[in-house]
Amino acid sequence: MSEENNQYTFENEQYRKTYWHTCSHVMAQAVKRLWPEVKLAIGPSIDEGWYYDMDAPFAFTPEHLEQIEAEMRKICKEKLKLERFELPRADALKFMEEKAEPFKVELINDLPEDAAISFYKQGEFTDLCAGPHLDSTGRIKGNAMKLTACNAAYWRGDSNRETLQRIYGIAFPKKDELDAYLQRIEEAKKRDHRRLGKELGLFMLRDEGPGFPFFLPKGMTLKNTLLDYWRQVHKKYGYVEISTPIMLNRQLWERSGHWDHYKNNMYTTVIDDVDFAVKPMNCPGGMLVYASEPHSYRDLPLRVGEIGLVHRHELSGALHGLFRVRCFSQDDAHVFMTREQMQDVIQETVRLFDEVYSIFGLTYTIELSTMPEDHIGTVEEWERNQDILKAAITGMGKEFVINEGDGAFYGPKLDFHLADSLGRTWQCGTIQLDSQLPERFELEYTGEDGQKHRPVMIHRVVLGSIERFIGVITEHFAGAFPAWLAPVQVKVLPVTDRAEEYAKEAAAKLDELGFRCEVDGRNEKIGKKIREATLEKVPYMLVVGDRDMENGTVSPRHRSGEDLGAMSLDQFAALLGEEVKTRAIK
RNA sequence: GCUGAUGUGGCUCAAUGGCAGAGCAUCUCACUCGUAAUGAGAAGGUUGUGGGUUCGAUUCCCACCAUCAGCUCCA
Repeated sequence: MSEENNQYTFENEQYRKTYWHTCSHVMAQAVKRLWPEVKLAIGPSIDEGWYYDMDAPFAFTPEHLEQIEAEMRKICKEKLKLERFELPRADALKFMEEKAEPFKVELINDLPEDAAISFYKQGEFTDLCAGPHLDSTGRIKGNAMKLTACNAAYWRGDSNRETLQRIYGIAFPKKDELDAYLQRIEEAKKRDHRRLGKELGLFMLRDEGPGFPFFLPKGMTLKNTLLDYWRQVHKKYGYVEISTPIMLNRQLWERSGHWDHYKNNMYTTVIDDVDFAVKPMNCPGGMLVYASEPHSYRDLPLRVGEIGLVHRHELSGALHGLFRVRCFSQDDAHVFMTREQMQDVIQETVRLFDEVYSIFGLTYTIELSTMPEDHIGTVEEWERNQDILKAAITGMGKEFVINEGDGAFYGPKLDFHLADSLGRTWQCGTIQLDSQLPERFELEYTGEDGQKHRPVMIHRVVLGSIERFIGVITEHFAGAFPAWLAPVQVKVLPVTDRAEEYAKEAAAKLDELGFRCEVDGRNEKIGKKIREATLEKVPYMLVVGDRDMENGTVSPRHRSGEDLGAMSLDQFAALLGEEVKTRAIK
């Protein structure tokens, strides 16, 4: 999202990673010097810095981190040489067993038979490691290094195994680069949608409903404006819209497979002795709609959209503002088609995604998620569908990474990830291929040959969750939404009460023209009104005073601080109208 | 769910085992002002919830709830 966030003076990525990897060894060495009883797990470099997972009999605190940093600086000053050596498997095991490092022993045991088992030694400290590394701890700039956090992590990412403590660090060749980095993190936090959502009156979360967001008037305006746009685009791409019930009976969910494969996340209840589930997905309802009448091959592809409110019981620790909630609106759609149409439909869908994301100036990365352990359908079916997704996406010249075993239980999918202000990525769009549900619901269409055939389908969302998408764009625009999206587009600011009527008339006229407009009629100085409207990130302020009343003008000012000078209200309306119509970002 | 931290007026944050404080916002009054904060006054809190220790708890202890960071999971 923010390109400027990735400029380091490190010559290249490989060197950067090597530098950070050596930092992680220095950190582990420091910890072992201070607390020899700590057990080491793994410590790789990551996109920004490094971490090391450890098992300690006490919890690391910020004070511990300072101690570790101090020891690390010492190790840097000692200029210890890093030396690589290899050991045969038996000796390697013996070595780590003697050091009483159970995690390392497990790692060695899991290495392939023929793998070279390499170690890096610096002073008294030796770690199992494939490398590469810097040649000396003296290459690390001790005062341009910081341990940033200490958190929990499961050993080998498995929630059934030990909970380890993960210490994160970051380092640069120069102190001022570290300072700039930390400053950037602080700036990014100011864009946090949870903070802006409160400041701008968009939404709220309450203890009474953890993970169930409340939309406030301004947030609701934003949401509705977004959906108006969504409907406009989808109409253009040939979609129709439906709405299916929020709750359906158990029989339906058993048929769709959700009762067996998704029950842990579903809210269920019993009504008149019948089990019901609140929908976690819209598809089964969509299947019923398709199955409710006969279809011809001439109707395909049939594109059916639904802004559907779904509920999923997510783990409490996973909740995160609007990014991860328990109830959200999906801008869902199911496209039913013949096998021959699959590739075209997928490509058409990606073009729709591109159109929508570019309106917001958002970029994305694509992941292809393949067959999970818990799945329905045959391996052949899965592979065939995965190949179709691959072919469609490479055919458009787009890149993707494979996310092994992360598909939905009914089919493989392409996920579109957008980044938040801290560079964390959130899945928004997804295109999921499904030949299972049509089977389970015995969907049919009549082909050219007069015979019944089974359609295939995709499930797809562009925005993903309206809530998450609003969170992403709030951070992306730092709350300063483009005029077409801004909950309030114009704030009319009378200089004195003499201008209040005039201000109200101007607002009424703008309102009539379809703009979202407010008047700040408080008895405050114009400077204060401007300050507050600016902080509210209203795109345009219209200052109106005696001079304007005399000349029949308004004096617009953009939130950026630009004073547009006096002009007629019609002129201003034309200017704003153009900005809204083109969905300009300014 | 797991590990750790946090929870004080609407918001941002102080303070203390002994009467809980500030700024902003709110309300009232004065000021009528031309491009980022006019001044004065008033009101507002049984310190997340429930237990416990204590003469006394907002502070110490326990449980629960929620939030934050991360893991796991996912739109």
